[in-house]
Amino acid sequence: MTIQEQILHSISKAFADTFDHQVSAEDLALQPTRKEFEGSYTFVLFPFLKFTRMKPEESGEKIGAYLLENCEVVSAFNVVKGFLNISVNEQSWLSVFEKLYKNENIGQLPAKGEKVMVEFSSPNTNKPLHLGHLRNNFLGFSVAEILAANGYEVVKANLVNDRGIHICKSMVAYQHFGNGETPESSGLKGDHLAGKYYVLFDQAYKKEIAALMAEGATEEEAKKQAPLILEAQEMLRKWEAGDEEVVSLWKTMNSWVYEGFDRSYEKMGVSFDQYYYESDTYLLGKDIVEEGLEKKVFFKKDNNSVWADLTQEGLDEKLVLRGDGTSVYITQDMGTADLKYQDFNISKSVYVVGNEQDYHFDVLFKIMKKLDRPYGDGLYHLSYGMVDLPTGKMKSREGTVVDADDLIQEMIDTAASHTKELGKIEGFSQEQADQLYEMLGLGALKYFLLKVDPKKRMLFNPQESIEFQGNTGPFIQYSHARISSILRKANQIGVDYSPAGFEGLEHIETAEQELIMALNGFEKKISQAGEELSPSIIAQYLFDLAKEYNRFYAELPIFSEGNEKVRAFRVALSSQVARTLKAGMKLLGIKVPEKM
RNA sequence: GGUCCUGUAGCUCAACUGGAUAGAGCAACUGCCUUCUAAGCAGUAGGUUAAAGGUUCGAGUCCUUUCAGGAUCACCA
Repeated sequence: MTIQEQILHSISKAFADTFDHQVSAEDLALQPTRKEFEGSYTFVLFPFLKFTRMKPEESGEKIGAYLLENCEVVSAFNVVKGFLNISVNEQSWLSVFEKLYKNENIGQLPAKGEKVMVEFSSPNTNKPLHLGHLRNNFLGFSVAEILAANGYEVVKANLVNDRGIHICKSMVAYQHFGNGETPESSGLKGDHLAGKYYVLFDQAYKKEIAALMAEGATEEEAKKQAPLILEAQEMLRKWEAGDEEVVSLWKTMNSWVYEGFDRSYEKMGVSFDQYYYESDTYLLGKDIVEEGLEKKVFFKKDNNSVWADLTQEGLDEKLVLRGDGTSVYITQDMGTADLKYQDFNISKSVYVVGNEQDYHFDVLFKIMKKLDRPYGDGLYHLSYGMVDLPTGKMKSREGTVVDADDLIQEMIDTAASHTKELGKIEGFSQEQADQLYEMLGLGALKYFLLKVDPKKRMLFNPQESIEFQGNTGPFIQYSHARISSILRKANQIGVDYSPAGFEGLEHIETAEQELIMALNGFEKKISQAGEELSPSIIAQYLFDLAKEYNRFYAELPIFSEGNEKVRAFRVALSSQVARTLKAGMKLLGIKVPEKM
């Protein structure tokens, strides 16, 4: 039983014994005592006054006295208004620490025996990744790590949008303007090469529109009649018909793009267990339309188009198959949902997709539930807000995007110059230094994007946004490096900081007790982050822990401490903080250095 | 217009899911390196939680309305 559970059980008994009121410990809750008051945990009395039939102060005194008498972990209490503040004795904190310290699998909750899929990244193959994709990728990767820590077996999936009109646009432009250019001949990364032609297409297309409008066409007409768009549409038809020349170009250009993506993913530190390609899945789902018709979940209109009626669920009617029998986006998504289930027998499925598709997923999930899919209740759209620039929204076609590769390199460069400025790389080989810069630059970037609640949109100012001080990745990395340095010294001078080294310790300081409390909260934060699919909970926790540690570090001596047990304990405490920081940062996909 | 999301210090974000005097970081100002890494620590200042009502012992949190920003509502993907 944890300390909190012990206290709650005693409170439950106190209600029964002194007030003749039955309330189970599970229905009671403690909160951490605010800093300005004495105590570790606080019990709020207000909700129970109707049972105690006493003033809050008196009720608190009664319960407090009972705890002092009957609960061995409680050492003192005080009552302020309706709040019962409870102090826990030092030995109990020490045993909490020892238990944490002996746990080899820090931050790993017991296996749940369930599989969950996290789909993220899901890029289009007509252009390189940008800042928005970074938020998506970091979120998805982190959520997968968090779910794994919660005991799920996790499958990370990438559903690549490798077909469609947008890819044809890049291909058409390449045919016109490419002159046989390749990544090798141009020195461009494959995805950037494809993106170049996507932009070229848009520019040429716009010229055609302008020309047609000068001849008297309306904008709408011009957009439909421009030769380039007709060409792209024709190419899409040929692709679907399996035209050899088109398919060959498509394969070539996509292979360039994949090569480019692989390099980006590697740099970003993300990876996948399963790739799905829309060119394989875009025809799926038609059988589900049939099934839905039979089950009367869908209905047919006069022109043969098939619809889902979701008006009962507060949504509209939604088209699931065109009158000519061809698919729409959601047809394919229904099919893919089944495919994922067949492939992995997953009980949960998380889609990391931007909030512009909230409605789409609302509809999709409601349909799958109406179709009685066994995984229906486990479908979850992890919707995240867009990343805006000071200049407004990013638009790939117009080239007003922050490119992912560029941004990462910029971060690493900034980390390098900052580190050199601080003169912190004495004794580093060039390779070690480069590794450190990468760790810090990526750490800063990932932390910046993950510390915010996913559903909030965020502003990214390239000049100002990423800091290395305060609530940042490097601050936490720094805290870890600091502790590593202490551990190196402890090992060097032979401090025994195993549990035996501080056995029988009699007293701990407030700063130490608070650190133990913070360490003790890690698992709860992991399960909370898992339930809410929110890495920001972990980020916030790590910052608080690092901050708490740095306070301890400044206040209390370690190696100049005369008492051997106290010294061993402080090293052990430091070591446990380092392990926790490292494990927590791993959940964010961020590495921590031994030195910086 | 319908639906959904967001609104907290100058800026970026918290607030343990309804609890105490709303907390951190950045920016500003003051201190602290001869001692374990100053990418740190301590402190000062900064607030009508967009606005107004309501619910109750108690509201940033729940309800209603209004305002502001964003997204979405195609036989597009």
